[in-house]
Amino acid sequence: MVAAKIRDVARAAGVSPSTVSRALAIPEMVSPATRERVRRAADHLHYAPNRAARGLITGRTGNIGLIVPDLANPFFPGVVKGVQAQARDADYAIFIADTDEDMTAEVGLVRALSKQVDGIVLCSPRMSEDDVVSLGSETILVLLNRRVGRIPAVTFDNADGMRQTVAHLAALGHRKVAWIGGPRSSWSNRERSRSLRAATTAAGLDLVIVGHFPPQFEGGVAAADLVVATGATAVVTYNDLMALGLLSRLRARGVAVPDRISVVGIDDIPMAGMSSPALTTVSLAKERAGRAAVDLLLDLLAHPDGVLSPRRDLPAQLLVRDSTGVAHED
Amino acid sequence: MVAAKIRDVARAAGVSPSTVSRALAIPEMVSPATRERVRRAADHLHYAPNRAARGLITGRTGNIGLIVPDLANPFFPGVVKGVQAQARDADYAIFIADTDEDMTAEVGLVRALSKQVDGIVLCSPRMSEDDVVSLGSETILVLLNRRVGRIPAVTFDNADGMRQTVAHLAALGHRKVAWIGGPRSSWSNRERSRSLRAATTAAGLDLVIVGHFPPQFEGGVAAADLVVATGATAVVTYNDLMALGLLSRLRARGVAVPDRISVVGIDDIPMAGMSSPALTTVSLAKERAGRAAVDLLLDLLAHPDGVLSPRRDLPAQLLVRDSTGVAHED
DNA sequence: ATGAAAGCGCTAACAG
DNA sequence: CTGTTAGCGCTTTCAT
Repeated sequence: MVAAKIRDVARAAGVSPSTVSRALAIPEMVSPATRERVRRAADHLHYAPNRAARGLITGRTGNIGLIVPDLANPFFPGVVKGVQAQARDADYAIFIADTDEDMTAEVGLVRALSKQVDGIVLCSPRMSEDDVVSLGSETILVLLNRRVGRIPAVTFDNADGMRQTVAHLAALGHRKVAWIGGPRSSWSNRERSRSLRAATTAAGLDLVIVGHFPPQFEGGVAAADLVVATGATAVVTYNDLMALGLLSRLRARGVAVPDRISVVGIDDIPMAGMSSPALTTVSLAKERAGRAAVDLLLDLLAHPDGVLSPRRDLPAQLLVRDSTGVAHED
Repeated sequence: MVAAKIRDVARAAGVSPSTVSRALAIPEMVSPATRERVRRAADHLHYAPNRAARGLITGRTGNIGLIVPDLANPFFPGVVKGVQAQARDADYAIFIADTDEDMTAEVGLVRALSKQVDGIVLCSPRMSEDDVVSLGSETILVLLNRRVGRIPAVTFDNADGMRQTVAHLAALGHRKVAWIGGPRSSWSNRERSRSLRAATTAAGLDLVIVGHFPPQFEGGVAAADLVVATGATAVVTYNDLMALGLLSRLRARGVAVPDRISVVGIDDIPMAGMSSPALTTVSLAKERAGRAAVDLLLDLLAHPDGVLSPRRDLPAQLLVRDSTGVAHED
């Protein structure tokens, strides 16, 4: 039994295809009686319009593209879930592409994808600004966790997160804070380290930058010994994965957390609550961000010349757990 | 500048649209000279065929659907990456849907998706067999990590994994092994516990089933105290997430791993290598599985009446790490 | 309020 | 080897 087409419904309801189309899409343009008849025939035949055919004429695909650098990074599943949920509610399907941090192919991939979707949620911390801008001019684009020019974007309030973090650490008596940076080229890394600097300065704390490391568990491991050497009593890392690596290496070295050093991560990935000590972290509203990005995109699609550069800045909330404690004088 | 259409290319190359179509799709059917001319015109105009339009006539969308229960489960990103990589190579795009373990909507979701794709890779450990079968009759389907009837499937060699595990534990002197089960309704849970039973029996070890727990970190935490009470010196868990939860709770209780109890997980998720002690686990070829699933799907599409029920069983390889050690006599 | 006709962009017969 | 014709399934003028 092959799928029913609009003609079949039309025949079954005794009307023309155009009427079926209208009855389903613009019900108020058709008399209640026929509307009912069509409706009944349609779902009797399990009719669902062929989206490709519709797209051909409307120019809309009903699809949204989502580009993420690495699905294995536990930060992204939350975002993806948000995107999916919201897209599904609006009856959009999502095309996903994991670029695998492969920057070379990324632009081409987005271009290819862009022909099959109405808009793209782009999460690419390291694509060059020029590339982002040029994509932005060809495609309806919403940036996630990054801002470039006036392109619509959803971001997190890093400044507030860092302010909360510093307030917390200062209240615990810490005077010297170390920062373990992520990739130099990452937008959010720049944001976060800048925000942390501002916050520590404002609070009169010392800040020591330990350097740039891969945004992975291993990056945190690699940074640990350097952190200890700085004499800082508190550390903030670019993300949770690194914080977990740091925790691991500190334990291996016998450096007690939080007794000797307090550790704060960013992201609030699921594992953060499961480590021991449980990781204090700046929790980002990942799912909300995904939903917000889709909302933005749909707005953009609905109002092609609406407000320029809509932006959403989502909350960052410090989640205090066992990895931070009162600073000890030595 | 709007995207070039086949007519534009035809005009630029001084040929008819059909010739362009052929030159690009079936080059050997067109004279080398025109072929070249068309090619040049095409990429001069950055021409790319509209896939929706093509699909309308060929009946192929060039898309593959991928259904996973929960992207946040670290097992899946590996699979997704494999699927993506292989799909991309074959110039297929992938539609992904995270069902969020929502079994009620799942079937409907798959049905909806199936109209926009040529085939579906379905990873749904708990959908009822009846539902799977009925989907299988409507859609080209490849099951991942599960077998139902004669539907094409990619699975892991659980039996071999459990055999290796038991051999390892027996060699370390363990005599009594505990099993922490996952969801009762999950296909792979049944497989794994059955395989473990067979392997322990064959090796003359005692097996004690601790029960069924959520396939999460929390499930492992919940099972820990029960495990200790059994007096088993080794534990195998349904998956790594549970093993990590178990490890965490055992440490909290002061039960040394691997000195008092050896722990073995299954999956080899990234965090497994990062815990301390590092988790011994049965590593599954996740990415290969994703690729194999796509291969199978493409085969099925190419040979609609090829071999019935092609199956792939991928290797499961025990990865010995610090969480297993010599059994101590008490 | 409804139907007829045209056409979205492409490919697949069918001629030549 | 190449062009002409027809039509995939749908929406949207344009009539009525």
